[in-house]
Amino acid sequence: MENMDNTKMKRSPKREQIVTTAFELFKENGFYATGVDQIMRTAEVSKRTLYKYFPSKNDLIVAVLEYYRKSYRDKVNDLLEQGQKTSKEKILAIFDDAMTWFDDANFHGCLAVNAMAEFSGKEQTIENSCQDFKQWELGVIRNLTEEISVSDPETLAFKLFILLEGMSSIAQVTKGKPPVDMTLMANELIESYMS
Amino acid sequence: MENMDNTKMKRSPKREQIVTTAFELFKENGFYATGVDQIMRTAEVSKRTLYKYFPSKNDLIVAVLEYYRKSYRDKVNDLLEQGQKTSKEKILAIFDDAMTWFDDANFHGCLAVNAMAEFSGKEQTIENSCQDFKQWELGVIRNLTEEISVSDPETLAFKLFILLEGMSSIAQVTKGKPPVDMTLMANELIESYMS
DNA sequence: CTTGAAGTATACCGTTCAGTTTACTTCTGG
DNA sequence: CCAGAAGTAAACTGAACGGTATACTTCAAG
Repeated sequence: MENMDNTKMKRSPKREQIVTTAFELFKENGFYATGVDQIMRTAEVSKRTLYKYFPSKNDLIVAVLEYYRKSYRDKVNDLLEQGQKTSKEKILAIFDDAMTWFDDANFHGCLAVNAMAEFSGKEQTIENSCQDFKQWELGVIRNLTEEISVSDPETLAFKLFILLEGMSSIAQVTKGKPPVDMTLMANELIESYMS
Repeated sequence: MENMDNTKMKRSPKREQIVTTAFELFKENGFYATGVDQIMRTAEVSKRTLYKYFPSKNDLIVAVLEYYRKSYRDKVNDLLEQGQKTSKEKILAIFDDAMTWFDDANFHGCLAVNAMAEFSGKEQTIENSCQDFKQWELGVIRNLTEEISVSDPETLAFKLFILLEGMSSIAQVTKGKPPVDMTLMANELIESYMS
């Protein structure tokens, strides 16, 4: 075990099982409310194994946040590669996908935002993970607005980002369909900058 | 005590002390992470007294959420009454106030959103409190957009609401000044509907 | 064939959790 | 003056918490 390099360690099936299980439980019930025992029972893994891969619960949380970012990154990459889309269409595809996500009855908000609500000012490593995630999210949008010939791609990207975050937050609290079409709003926003 | 009517019970100074203290602690450290013992010690109140006013921690949380709503309601009412403002100026005043709030180094996001992150799908009473808060927030904005002669006050109100929630969520995670002026954005949004 | 890592099962550690109970004080209104 | 409500202090309960320790099995590689 001690001889095992990080690559092997990170790709262990048990480790992945723990991370994906913890991800589901954290998403559904929150971080503090989810105990290590519950994770270990649900993942069908002994406590010893869990603590071999993750020396503390915080380490596991950071790993879950990392997994969350990678998952969403892969999903977005798939989305952007499907068909031949213009940059504008790519942005709209992201918003369309988010809309169906928000509409899911099992939607519990962005995990990074939820983690921030529980650990802000307490665990620097977790804070950093959350901020990295949001920075990356904004970066994806900004890269795309910069590909469109637009007066101020930076500001447009941030407005789109606000739209995404705002709808996510609203969807989390109110549940049920919002009275506006987010993708349509994104489209209007982009076109107002294209003129 | 048993003879005491609800009015007296609710206005007890000890009760208020507990609620305001719990509010600060919940805001700063989250709900699960804040123990009853910590609240009781910080509020300088015995455990017995705390449990007289609030039979369970959940009851206290609901009371704190109620207090949060009332506080913000009073603040907004003050804001709207100061000076003679047009309806548009009133909306902008709300956004301006929110901007300074987000900019506070001690900003921890909307308590209702944070509560939802921890109790969604677990405590119906808490969920209801959060949803009531957001419904009221949207209602305030909608009442004001309806006073402006505008093509679609409902949609405008919701877009302003998205802007507010989005900026709040972003401010909570990223900390530090955003690269856009929220009040200016609100103004642009309103004017685009006034034509 | 044996060594060593990966894994399980389970008991255990001290602490903290929400909540209860007992015994006491302090103050106020009839 | 005394009944009763409001309060404190502190011990206590049982469960859950994060985390450790012990003893065992399984299995692949040298």
